Amino acid sequence: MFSLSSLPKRYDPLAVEKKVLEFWNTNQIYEKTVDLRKSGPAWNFLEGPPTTNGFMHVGHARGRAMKDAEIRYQTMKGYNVWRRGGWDMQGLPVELEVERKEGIAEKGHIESSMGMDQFVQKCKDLTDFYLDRWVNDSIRLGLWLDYPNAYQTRRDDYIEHVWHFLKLANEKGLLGRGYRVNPTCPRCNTALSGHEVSQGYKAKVDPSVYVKFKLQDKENEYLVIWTTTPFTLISNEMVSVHPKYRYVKVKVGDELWWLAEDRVDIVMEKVGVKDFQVAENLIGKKMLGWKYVHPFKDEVPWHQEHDEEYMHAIVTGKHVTVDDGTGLVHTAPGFGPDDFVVAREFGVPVLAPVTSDGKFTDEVPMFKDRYVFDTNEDVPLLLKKKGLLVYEEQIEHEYPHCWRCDTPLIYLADSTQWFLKMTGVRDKLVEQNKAVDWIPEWAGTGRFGDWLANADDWCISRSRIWGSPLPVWVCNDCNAEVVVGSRKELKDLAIEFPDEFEMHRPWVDRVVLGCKKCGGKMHREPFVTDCWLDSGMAHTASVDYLKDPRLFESLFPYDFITEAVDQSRGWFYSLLYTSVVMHNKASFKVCVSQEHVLDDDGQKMSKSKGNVVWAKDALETVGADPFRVFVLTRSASWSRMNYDQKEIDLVRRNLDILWNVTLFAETYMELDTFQFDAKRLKKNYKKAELEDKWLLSRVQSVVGQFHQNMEKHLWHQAGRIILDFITDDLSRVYLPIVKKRVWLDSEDPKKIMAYDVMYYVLQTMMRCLNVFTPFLAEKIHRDFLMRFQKNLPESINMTDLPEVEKVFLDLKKESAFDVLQELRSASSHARNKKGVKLRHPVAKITLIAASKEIVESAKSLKPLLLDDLNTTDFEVFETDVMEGFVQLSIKPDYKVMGPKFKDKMKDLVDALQETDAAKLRDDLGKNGTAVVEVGGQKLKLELGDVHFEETLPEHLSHADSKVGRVYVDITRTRELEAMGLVRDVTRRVQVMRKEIDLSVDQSIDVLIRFSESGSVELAEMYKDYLTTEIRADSLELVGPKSKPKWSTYSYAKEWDIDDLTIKVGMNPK
RNA sequence: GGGCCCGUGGCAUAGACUGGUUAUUGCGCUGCUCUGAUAAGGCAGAUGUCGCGUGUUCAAAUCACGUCGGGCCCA
Repeated sequence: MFSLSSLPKRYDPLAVEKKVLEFWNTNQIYEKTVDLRKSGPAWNFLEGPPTTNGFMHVGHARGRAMKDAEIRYQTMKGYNVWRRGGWDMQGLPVELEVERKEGIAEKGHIESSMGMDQFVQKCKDLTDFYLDRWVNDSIRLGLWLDYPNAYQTRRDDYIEHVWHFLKLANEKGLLGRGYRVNPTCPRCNTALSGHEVSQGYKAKVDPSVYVKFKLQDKENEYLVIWTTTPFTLISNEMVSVHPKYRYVKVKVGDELWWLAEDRVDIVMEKVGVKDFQVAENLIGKKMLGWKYVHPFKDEVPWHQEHDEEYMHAIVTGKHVTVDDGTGLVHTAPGFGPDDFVVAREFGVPVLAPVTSDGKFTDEVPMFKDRYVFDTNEDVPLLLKKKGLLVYEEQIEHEYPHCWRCDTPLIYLADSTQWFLKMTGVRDKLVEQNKAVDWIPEWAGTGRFGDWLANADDWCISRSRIWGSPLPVWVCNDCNAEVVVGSRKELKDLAIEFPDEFEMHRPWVDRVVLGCKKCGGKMHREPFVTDCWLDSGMAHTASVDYLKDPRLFESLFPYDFITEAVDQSRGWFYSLLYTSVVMHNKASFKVCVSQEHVLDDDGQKMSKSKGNVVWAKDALETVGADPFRVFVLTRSASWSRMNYDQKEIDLVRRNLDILWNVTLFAETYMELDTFQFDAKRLKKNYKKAELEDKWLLSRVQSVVGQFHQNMEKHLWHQAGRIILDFITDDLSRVYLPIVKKRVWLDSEDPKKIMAYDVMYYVLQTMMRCLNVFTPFLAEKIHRDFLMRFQKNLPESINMTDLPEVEKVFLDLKKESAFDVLQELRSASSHARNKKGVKLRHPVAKITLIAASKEIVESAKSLKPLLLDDLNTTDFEVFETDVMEGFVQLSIKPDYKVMGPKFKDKMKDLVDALQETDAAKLRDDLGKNGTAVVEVGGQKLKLELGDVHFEETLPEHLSHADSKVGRVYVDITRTRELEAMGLVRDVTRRVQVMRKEIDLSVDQSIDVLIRFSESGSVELAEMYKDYLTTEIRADSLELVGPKSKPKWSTYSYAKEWDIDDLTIKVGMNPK
């Protein structure tokens, strides 16, 4: 435990965080906060389980910072927050990494090289390794989840819920076999996932063939199609055209050929036909249903056996392009995903006469057992014999290859896959999705909702090893199927059960069931399930529903989830599907969608580019708090963000300012052994200074806005509001004003009030800020807040979030201070123009206010203004008071005039430039209207159509502001000169005090020699002031002739003040 | 190929749903200035065809359509 001590001079996030982590750990602070809120109302978070392969990168960390912000917020609002962690531990990426590490080149080799049980053990070891890192990084980030009880999708208890669900889905008729076209490696004999395919694109030389299909019932009329995989022509079933493109019939010799209008010239040139005429031209959709004769009808019995409406016919599809080929697309549903979709749409059965090792089956007698790519040469030859080959060439193109063994892939329909169907649940999914509060709204209604309404059946089977086993057993004899819903059920049905058992391959494969129908033996379908199904069951499986549903019932549906956009089709969908099927309800009430974190260049982070920033590195470089503030406030959760450390350094400055503000307060509170007293603050509120009341009110407004934004999960807004308040209102406005008050005598109520206000404000802000910077907040709670107030809880996380205290609200004062800000800027500007330093007082500042309210505000600020603007007098006037000696100019109000004058505006504005402004204002003032002539036309202006601006004589310096025009009277008097000089001198002495590291209340003896004797006289005028300001016990001011013994001073230094030179000597007492 | 999001000075951003006077803020640059919390702050100046094009309108960063570029998801 770190002790109550004063803060270091510099904010060092890494040091602070290390200490705070230690403190949390040794004092079990997390556990205490959970205990503290046990009796509070429930608020339930469902953790989307990170995949435990690979390390956490800054994108993950951003999402996790969001989770923590939300959870901390709800906790400090008094909710009993459910926040069990979770890990998604199965799936292909884990297998792939193990294969890589173990040097397994083909999936088929897993068995032979180490055995499946060894392989599974390696998968477990690998996920254990990553899980450890993820937990460490999460803790380092400050994410307070329940890690010891985190759910793991690989555990038998968890997998059992997946089985339970699949059995239920089967009973509802939602589980079934179906087709799926997979990219398949014939050598590895396995289907590949999309991201495996994308790793293996490379150049391949293939035949490029143009083939004619004879139209049925027409003489010499043909469709011309193109393909680079001739072997798939055997399995051709349809020809696709684009419904909206135009197609033409061209006469070539005696024949009529159909192809896309846009491709005619290119194809004809290639084929070498110079002489052709266009005989007909029509739009694609008109060709729908035209029948043709399959080129291999005689050789393939299947083509003789089928004649469905769209079999061997033209169909329409939007996947058709005219970028290459003929615009008529050869469609073989067994060999292409698009083709497959078209087949389903038009009700055409699928012919897939190729085995997963790439050989033709006996459905194609002429090629039986031949490797498909080997027939690529035979097919064109056969076509040539039939007179159907139009043209053949070789081309090189990008073609997917197996990333493991380099074999070209085949897209292959596989009829053995298992699906969860959409039929019958789609409407319910759409309806339940509408009940979810999506942030931003369009993420749920647009992106997700549209997709949901059109989603295909969900293929859940994977030909892999490390996953939840598909709980389907099939009878060897009668093909009866049984879907097993639990381990107990499995044991009851088993006739062979291994001694060693877990719900993973290979153990589960060894279970043999007895067939109830025929008494035969049943073996398991060798699939595992899609790991999205695992994580999708989290709503139920994470709380072990099957063992005891009570906990589940108290949590469901969960209040809140948040993940990145790519989870729309992943986790968001699988959560929704499984919970609607199982519980008739969406499992989450609120879903915040996050965008991704890109690199500093706006490029996607990827291992291959080497631009990934790992969370661990980021946290150890910049610190968790600056990191969190950056990722939480930089952009809205749904906006993508570039990760740039330079930008984090900028955000971090805000935290430096907060640290310095606290340091300031600490310095003086400590000197005066201050103790905060909330009752005293309230009691003395009425007597408080303007700036106190203003700041106290600002705090209320800020707290109000903070809550409003947090309730809407707009963390970026909430965070910016707090930080802006700290840097702008507290540090830049309030602190400079109260600085003088901290120098007052120790018991002065004005000083006590300033302390009470500062303490109150810091305490309030730190509690809000804890959501974003839990380490810094804890540090300041313990090392500052706890020192100046007794009986605080040991952790800021055990305090409640502040609510708006209406007694302190004073909106009038808040808007009055906006005027102060404007006056500061404008008078600085006006001074700057004439080169008058801020340190030098001016005779008078005048505001010509833009409105009555501003006059009121400015007047109410007057006690503050003289000091703040460093002026001896301040006046405020309303516009019309200055009438006699102003120059007027006319400013049209476009917003008001635009709708009235419309297209005459331009001329009217021009005309107004020429108009006598004073007269116009008089007219408007008297009659409420005035007439302006524009191009011979008389236009009627009304009061409010135009505004007037005024200028004062040049001897004053002026500047414009939002509240009106500000004039600074820069007339120099002897008094003003003197004061200016003394302040210049004060400033130098203060710098010297600091240079020799004197404590603020250390007294000194001082001698100052001026290079001008006149300056001595001036300085004498304010000697008392100077003495107090520099904490001098004795002060001697001497002229140029004096020759002090500088060696008797412990510190002496010469300064230039414009043309004057002074030398200061000082001795600490 | 389809869907969704984004494009604003050298860099990073606000504003867009609800059109309106001089487009916000930060970094960086230049000059001035302030400071016994501050490695911070203030004032001013230079830097912009608000990706491009067309349309709607008296008026477009904002609305519509198209297009180019980036990102994500799906095929």
